[in-house]
Amino acid sequence: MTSTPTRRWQATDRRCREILDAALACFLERGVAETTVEQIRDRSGASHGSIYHHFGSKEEIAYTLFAEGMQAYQLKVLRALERQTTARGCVRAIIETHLEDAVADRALALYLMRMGLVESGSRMGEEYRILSDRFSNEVSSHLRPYVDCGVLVLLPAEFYFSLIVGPAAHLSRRWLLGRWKGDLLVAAEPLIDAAWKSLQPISTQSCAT
Amino acid sequence: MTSTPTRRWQATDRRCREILDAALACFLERGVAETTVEQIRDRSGASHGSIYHHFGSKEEIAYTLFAEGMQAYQLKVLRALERQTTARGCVRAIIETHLEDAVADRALALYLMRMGLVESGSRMGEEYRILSDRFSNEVSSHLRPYVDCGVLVLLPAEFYFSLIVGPAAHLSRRWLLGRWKGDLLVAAEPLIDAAWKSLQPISTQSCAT
Amino acid sequence: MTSTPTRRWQATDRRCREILDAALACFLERGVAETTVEQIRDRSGASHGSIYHHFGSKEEIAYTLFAEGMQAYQLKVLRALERQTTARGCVRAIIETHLEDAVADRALALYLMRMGLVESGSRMGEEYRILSDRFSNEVSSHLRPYVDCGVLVLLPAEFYFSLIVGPAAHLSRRWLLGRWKGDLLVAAEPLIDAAWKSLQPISTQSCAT
Amino acid sequence: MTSTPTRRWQATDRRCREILDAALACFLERGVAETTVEQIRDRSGASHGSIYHHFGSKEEIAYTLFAEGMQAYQLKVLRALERQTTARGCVRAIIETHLEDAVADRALALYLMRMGLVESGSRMGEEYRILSDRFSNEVSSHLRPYVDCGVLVLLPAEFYFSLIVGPAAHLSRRWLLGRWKGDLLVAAEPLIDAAWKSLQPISTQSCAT
DNA sequence: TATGAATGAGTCTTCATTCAT
DNA sequence: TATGAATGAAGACTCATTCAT
Repeated sequence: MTSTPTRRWQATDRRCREILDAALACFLERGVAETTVEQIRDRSGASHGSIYHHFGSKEEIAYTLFAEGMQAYQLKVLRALERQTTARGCVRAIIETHLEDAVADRALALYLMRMGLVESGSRMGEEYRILSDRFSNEVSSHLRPYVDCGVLVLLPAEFYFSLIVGPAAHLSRRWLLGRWKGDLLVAAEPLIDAAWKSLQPISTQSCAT
Repeated sequence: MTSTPTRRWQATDRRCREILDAALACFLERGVAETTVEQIRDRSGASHGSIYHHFGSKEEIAYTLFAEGMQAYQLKVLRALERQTTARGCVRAIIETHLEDAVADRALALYLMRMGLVESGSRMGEEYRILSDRFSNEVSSHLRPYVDCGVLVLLPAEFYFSLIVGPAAHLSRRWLLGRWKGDLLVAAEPLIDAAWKSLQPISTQSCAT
Repeated sequence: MTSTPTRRWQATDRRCREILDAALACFLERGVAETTVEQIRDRSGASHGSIYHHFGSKEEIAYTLFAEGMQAYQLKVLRALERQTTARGCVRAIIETHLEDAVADRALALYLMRMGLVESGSRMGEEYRILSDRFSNEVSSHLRPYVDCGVLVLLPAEFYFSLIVGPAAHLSRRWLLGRWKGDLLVAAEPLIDAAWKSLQPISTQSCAT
Repeated sequence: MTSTPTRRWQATDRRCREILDAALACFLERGVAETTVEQIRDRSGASHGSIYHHFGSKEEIAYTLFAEGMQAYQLKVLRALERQTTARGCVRAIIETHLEDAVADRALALYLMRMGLVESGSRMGEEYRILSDRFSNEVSSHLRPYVDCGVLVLLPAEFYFSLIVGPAAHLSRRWLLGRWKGDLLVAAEPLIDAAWKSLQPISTQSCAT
């Protein structure tokens, strides 16, 4: 879809996959900067030089992992959105996909969550900005029809995604960090319900402030 | 309130403040691990040895910055909550404080947001867990009366904070990263309104899924 | 003539030549130690393994290049000397050949000049010592008759070559390094003339020191 | 006189000198590229980090050694030339200084000889070009009066230095490399005599070629 | 012969930390 | 308290060389 650093390694496959998996595990345990290439080597079984043969640097591994994962996540959300025909279906698609994604590959989800906050000056930050902007636009275009016909409240475009995914992201963040031990998939319904209510055009505000 | 690493430096004041400020700026530009003590030295004007006199290590600086900032944030939220007498007032207090805090010290808010995701095994992660758990409980206890009397929807306790602060956190996160250029304080009203609606006990669900 | 590392590669020809040429270019740009086999590979088009098939190591390439070039140079000088029947002819032969050699293959001449200074402990240094000693002797034996009959000044044997080729070598060294932009072949006459004068038996010294 | 990288280390003195001396010894034994910082460390007694505290890199050490030595050499030649009042005195000054310099610090002379041939693209090559050009001009200006009044043969300016120092350089190069075991200082007289003869305006050419 | 993925020893360099002044 | 030279452990990365295909 874009520059897709993905392609580079899919050719030599096996080894690259082993290195990426080992790296992900290390990165989560210690953080990228604190992880040494030697640790990745020990965990992956690949030799020192082999790692550098496939990826030019530790940063490249971190970057590949991020770009690959982020693209997969966004693709899942967009695919799910495409199958929807109602506003509530869209809300459900976004929230469910977000939660399912966290549960399906907790390690990767945790990694993506952390890397999404890196310095915007870095290569990863830059890549994220690009992916993120395009993603936002595509999500917006799925919701706009419902706003136009009055089914959803009218707000600045940037608010929709925050309102829908914000609570789910907050909860899954606590889950990923091990601070909430509940069942994320069970949480889907109340989160969908809440998000849906928050998007209603008729203010239900019943007491002034 | 707790172990308060705060006290250590407030005595020698000036120098410590300069070091902390310089460190914060460096940490945001490059990340903690990528920041060298020399960079903090250059930026703060303090000598190499002086830094080690006040803080035993680079990690200690990072930790002090985090604990100090996180405590201040939570204190602000709790103080604001204490002044409230209505459910909506509580929702407003949480959201407004969150947004105001980001705007008031963008650098610190960015730093806290990032450090809130560090490995739970680290000292900072552990401290955060403790602060976080206590904070959650205190916030919950402020909202419980309104749930009990039916003003707010009944949900598992952990959901309330995610529902209220989730969208605001998501939007301010985009703002802090420079990905959304709008006015965060102006965003307060729609966010409060949406959060309030999402907490209504009567389901406004109007179309099935 | 001696161990002649030359023969090894002249069999497989083409590929070897490409590798040697590419290596020479790299060595001149960066120096032998700073040149990587990969750079030679890229430049020659040969594969990594192919290079090691033909030459056992990077050093072997450097050595082959040196021995091959040095032998060719000395052979040219000796052949030219053999054709001479006068003292001045010998002087001319040595100087002209030296200059022509530099002009004919500037890259190789530059390489030989540099490698002629390597540590005497190295293989190349040792090879050079052997080639050099034999060469000196052969040159001396060509000039001795003219010294014996009084046409040339009587000096310790080692001085003749330095007196004849020294100025030409100094000038061509500057030319090879790009520090003198003149025409090296045009410089032959004044250099021959000067060398010839310096070898005259009757001191032309006209003022005391 | 120029940028003089010299000044940097003369402050901290002792340690720097030890490092430079150790490095010079290593560089001569193995070459700059083949010398490891660890070898310099072992030989100098300085710690690994201390070396990098004073010189930012191995290259910087090599460069400092070169610039310092080359400037000292040129200064000696120019000082000697300034004391001369005759053409032959100038010839003697150049040759004697050259030979004395080699004998006085054989290691440094060997190093300068080698480094004078490095790639012109390198920092050292560039520095050498600058030093060298200025030196050539100053030497030329000392000789010009004697050419103008007919005491010395008229030649393109670039030739004088090559004619005078060429033979001495060639012989001292053989001596430095251990290929000639004679006494370099004793060789001064015949070399001066020969150079002087080669510069005579009246051609002593007695037989055609 | 040719290829290029894999190897792993070896290097430069960085940087947190110490300590004498 | 302040300073900054010195330390040395540790890490990223390179690269000559090998070897299965």
